[in-house]
Amino acid sequence: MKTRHAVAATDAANAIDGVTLWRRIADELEHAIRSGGYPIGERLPSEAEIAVRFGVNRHTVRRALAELAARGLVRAQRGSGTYVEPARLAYPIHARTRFSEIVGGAGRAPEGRLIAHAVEPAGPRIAGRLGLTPESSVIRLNILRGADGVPISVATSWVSAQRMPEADRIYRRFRSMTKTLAHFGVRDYRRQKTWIGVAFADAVDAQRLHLSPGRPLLVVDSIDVMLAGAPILTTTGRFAADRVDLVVES
Amino acid sequence: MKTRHAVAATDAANAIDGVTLWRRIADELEHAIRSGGYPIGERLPSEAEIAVRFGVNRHTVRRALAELAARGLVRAQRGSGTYVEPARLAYPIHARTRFSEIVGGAGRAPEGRLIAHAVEPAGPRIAGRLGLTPESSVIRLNILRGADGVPISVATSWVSAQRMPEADRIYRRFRSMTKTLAHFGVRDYRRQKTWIGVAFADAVDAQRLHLSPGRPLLVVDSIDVMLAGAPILTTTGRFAADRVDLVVES
DNA sequence: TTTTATTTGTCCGTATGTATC
DNA sequence: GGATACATACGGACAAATAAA
Repeated sequence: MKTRHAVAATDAANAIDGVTLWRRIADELEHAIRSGGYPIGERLPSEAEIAVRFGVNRHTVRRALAELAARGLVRAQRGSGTYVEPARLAYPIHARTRFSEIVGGAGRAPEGRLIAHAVEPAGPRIAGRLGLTPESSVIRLNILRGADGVPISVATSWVSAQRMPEADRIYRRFRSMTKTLAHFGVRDYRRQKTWIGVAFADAVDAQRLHLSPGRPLLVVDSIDVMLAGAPILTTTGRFAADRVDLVVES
Repeated sequence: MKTRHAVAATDAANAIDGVTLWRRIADELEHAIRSGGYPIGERLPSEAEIAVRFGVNRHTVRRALAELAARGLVRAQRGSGTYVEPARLAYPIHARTRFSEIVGGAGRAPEGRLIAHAVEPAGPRIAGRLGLTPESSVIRLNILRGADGVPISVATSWVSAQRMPEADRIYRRFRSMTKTLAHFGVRDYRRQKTWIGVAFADAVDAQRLHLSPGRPLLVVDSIDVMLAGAPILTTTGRFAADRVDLVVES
């Protein structure tokens, strides 16, 4: 036992070129995947198998797979296996950003599903964005969006409850934000401002977006205004960074 | 021993509200940090201490700290300790995006340091962006940018070697891309297109940006054109996502 | 300058839970 | 239900970097 540990420790120290075991394994697996050894959607060998193949402990393989998952290359599914993830898709951000137009224009089928909604007080943050008082009522719409059946983003949108009563019912009917706004007489609107940051998927995000928890998300906060400049809609979107690139044209 | 393991396993199963031990510890630590228990720059207790405090194994604490590091809240420094990281800064992206103006406008001191440069063939990607032939020579400039001594991004820029001979020398003199372009007669230019994605810091990024490897980066690819529309500069920037938010105004 | 203690990083091993097929 | 596979947690040992003595 003592000697076994000593040998293991020496292995760790003698990492080739000063690169640790788990990192070398991660790199080898990445190369195997990128060179087409495991096509998109393919299941990798089990952790135990990989461990035997490289002659290491299963935990070392787990560390390597965690790295690949962190790079967005694979996705572990408990009880089933570890699968190769597909590549990304461009998502333009400009004055006329409309989800359905973007996805449709890329030749894919857009989907929008209202997964939750509520009437609530605006609060300081939302009120500031929509130009309301913090006490005024807003309708919150939680929308899951996808393309060709693959979830792309979870978005939380807020609109004035007074300006757009029962916006949830209307959205559920049209399944489009543009049409919902049009129903309330907003013939056109434009994106005024967008904030972009990075966050990581929690358990809820992961379940909804069909991601592993901890995967990176592009957090896109935005304000849309009517042509006259009055704010009409504000949204916080969480995009699966593995599946989209944002594109800004000036 | 047997019973100890059994107890541990039961703990895992009986995770309060179905939340695992390491996640609860991560949440508690996050709350402690956000509520000011550990100010920015402060060192957290050692892993061993935290383990004793929560009555868990050190590995469980490590899993929790890895989570906090992944959220950008702390940074581990081997041999020293785990430290609380500072918050983010806004970085606008628009037609007139200029690093020095942005940072200066925020009341902070901009820095730009040329850390490497080379003359190389454009290749298909860069040639496509700059409107050159793949065989033409370009000058690559690797620039580390920061504000008030804190590194913000590492950028790799390419310009035509024919249009801007010895651009590296000129940049090193002015320490500003705008002034370098002006030196070659480019009186004004604008951002044409920007792609935004997420990547993770490798060892080199980490060292240059003073980050932990694996931290998220906002990858910002861009093309700048002269007023007439001819491309003059293309750049791939890697921004420490923990330190910046990108802002797009339409 | 050298030594020593501290702290994080890597790796092995074991046991058990839990989801999936 | 059983077999398989990933997830969590425990324990131990040593390496490597840092900081203090």
